[in-house]
Amino acid sequence: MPRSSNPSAAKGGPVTLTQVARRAGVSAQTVSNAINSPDMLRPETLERVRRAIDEMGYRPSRAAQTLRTRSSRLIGYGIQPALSSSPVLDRFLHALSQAADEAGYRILLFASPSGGPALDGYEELLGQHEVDGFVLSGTERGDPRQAWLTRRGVPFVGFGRMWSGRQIGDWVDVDGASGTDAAVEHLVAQGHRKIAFLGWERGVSGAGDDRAEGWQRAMRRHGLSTRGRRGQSVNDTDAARMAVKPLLDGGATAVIAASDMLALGCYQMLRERGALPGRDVSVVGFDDSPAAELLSPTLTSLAQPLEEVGRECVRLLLARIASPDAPPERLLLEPSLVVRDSTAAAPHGAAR
Amino acid sequence: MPRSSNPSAAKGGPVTLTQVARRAGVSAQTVSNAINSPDMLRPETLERVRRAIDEMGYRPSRAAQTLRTRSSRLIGYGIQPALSSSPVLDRFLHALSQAADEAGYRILLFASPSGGPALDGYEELLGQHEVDGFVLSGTERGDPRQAWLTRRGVPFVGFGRMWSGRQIGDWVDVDGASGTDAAVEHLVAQGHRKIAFLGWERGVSGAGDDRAEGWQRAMRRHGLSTRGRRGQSVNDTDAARMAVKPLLDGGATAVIAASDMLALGCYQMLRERGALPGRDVSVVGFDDSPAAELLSPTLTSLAQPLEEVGRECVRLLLARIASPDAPPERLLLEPSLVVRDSTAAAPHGAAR
DNA sequence: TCTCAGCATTCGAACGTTCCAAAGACATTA
DNA sequence: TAATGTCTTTGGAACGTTCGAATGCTGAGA
Repeated sequence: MPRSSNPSAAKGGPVTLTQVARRAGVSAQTVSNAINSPDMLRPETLERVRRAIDEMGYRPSRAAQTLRTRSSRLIGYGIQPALSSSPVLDRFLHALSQAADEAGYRILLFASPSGGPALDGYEELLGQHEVDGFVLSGTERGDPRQAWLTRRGVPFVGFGRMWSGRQIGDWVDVDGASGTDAAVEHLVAQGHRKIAFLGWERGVSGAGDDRAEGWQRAMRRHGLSTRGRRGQSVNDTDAARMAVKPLLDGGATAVIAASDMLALGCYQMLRERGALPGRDVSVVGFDDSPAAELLSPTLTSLAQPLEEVGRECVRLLLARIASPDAPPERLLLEPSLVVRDSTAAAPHGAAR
Repeated sequence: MPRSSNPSAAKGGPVTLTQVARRAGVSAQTVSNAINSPDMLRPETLERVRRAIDEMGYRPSRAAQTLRTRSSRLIGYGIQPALSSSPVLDRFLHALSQAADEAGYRILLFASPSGGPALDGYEELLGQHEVDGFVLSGTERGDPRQAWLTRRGVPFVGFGRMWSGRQIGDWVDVDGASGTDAAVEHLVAQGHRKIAFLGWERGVSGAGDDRAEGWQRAMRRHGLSTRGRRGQSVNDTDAARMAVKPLLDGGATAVIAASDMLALGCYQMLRERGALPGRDVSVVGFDDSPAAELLSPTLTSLAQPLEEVGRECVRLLLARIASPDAPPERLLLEPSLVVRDSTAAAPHGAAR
């Protein structure tokens, strides 16, 4: 298959280092230096070279740079099959991309074929130092990718700690427990005492257990009972609707949900009973998905600091690339409580 | 900054073509041919080379290939600031990535800095044939990127037609009108006649007007009046709630919404009136977002064929790269109606 | 026997950059 | 004057691949 024609500015193909050098009356190496270590040049020469670069619209060829330096300045990101499709992922991806950009790196997508991450693909992707490192997300349980990357000596950073087994490598994660803890604080300050938690089934999701844990410890700290106040459901509004019923029957005046989706189920059950979120029962979600702001009443939710996560992932990865043998670094970032209309003072009679 | 150490299999750096050649007892060129045009080799030689490749775990260096062939086999994708954050985007991205993968291409993310797409970035990105082409999405109104790419002779394909001005370049889009038309057909078949449409304000979104248009033409075809049956709202459940009120007051037995978010607003208003979606009033959404399946009752919605869109984007782009001067190709794909519990036969008294 | 064609393979160069070692310019010192 | 050192610039090679042309080999036709 014939492939040609890559007009860059006008004609004759892309401008090269050598052409710029000729124009500026210096050697190619000097032009290279002008770009990579400007203080090596005499100011006068530097100026001349810079002008030539501008005039000719020169941009270095990434391919040649990669070939020579053995660094592609590319970061691989294993995009998941849209199964979990949390509203979090695309915001994270944007943040990640932006952070990488600022460091002069780019994100190379890598779709694991649906049906679990197949390693053959990674094999191929990394075949010949195509990316400098990897960002993994959604590394819930004994992810084979981590071990594989470690074995190959490929730098990587995970978004999400591993919940079981030995921790390997660097990661950045959001402290879910701290988030639900803060939610309890917020509710207690408004006079709530019977605060329920609506989460996923125990042991299914590390992040889910973590969020439950924060609620529990905060309740204990305030001397509040958690007995009969923990509901379990799959991530489905309908299941959540049913799961929240006994909690309300038990007199809960506030519900902290492990996701906005669960909170939505909670809304539905409240509506059915003619109760209004916020006024009658306070509700807190998790993730601050776009829907949170659009529901009525608007939903108080815990926002993950995705921009920061993205930035830190890039920072840790670059640090790892720079010094492969440094001790692993792990970061736990705080979610922030975005207070909206679904939380308010406890109804008067209920405080006790 | 010193950068080194890229252990591939074991030690001594990546395996090269030349090393494989030595092992197989042939020239480097022959190994290259074994990979790129196998039928040029004598079967016996081919076998020998292949074995050597496998044994040594050889993978060609993309950088060197790119440098030599002037093709990076990379496709740029301009990821949007998470403003609109339609639930569609990350599914599309996954489909796109997968389709590219199958064609031996990869997706390179490019985050436009928040606050509109800045072209300087593209300038830099394309600086030296870093990507072979571009996929643009969300090209609503006179997007400067299109003109820019055209001027530079960079192949690109849009996901989404341009709604105003002259059409340029290739694009793939989903036929929203056809979708809402099909929704009307579905509802009419179930005995509905007073079918309302809940959309965005006129002229704000091309896609929105398109969806309204399909409803209108199908209604006309069936001799049904659209007068007073069109509601307008911003994309917010609360606004949608209010906008759907007059439609229901007008006796509508079914509502087609321009997005699942609007449909959700519709659900809320129905609940407030003690009506049940599906049983009392049928509701159809658009986008088949994850939430559609999780609502209760589950929401009938129009699913965009994102996998197909992704595949076609890649196909069109590769065709454009292969022959830059071929006439532009444009594709309109049909959304499919996913029927769930929110649509059912019209209540008895209401028909007519 | 020689030529010619067809096939399989090889040789040398090139893609555009950066690394390394060395050379040139100039001032300082002995 | 020559030796020394510092600062700036240069030449040659190399990164790993593919292109284009050339080579050697085989058998058919004259």
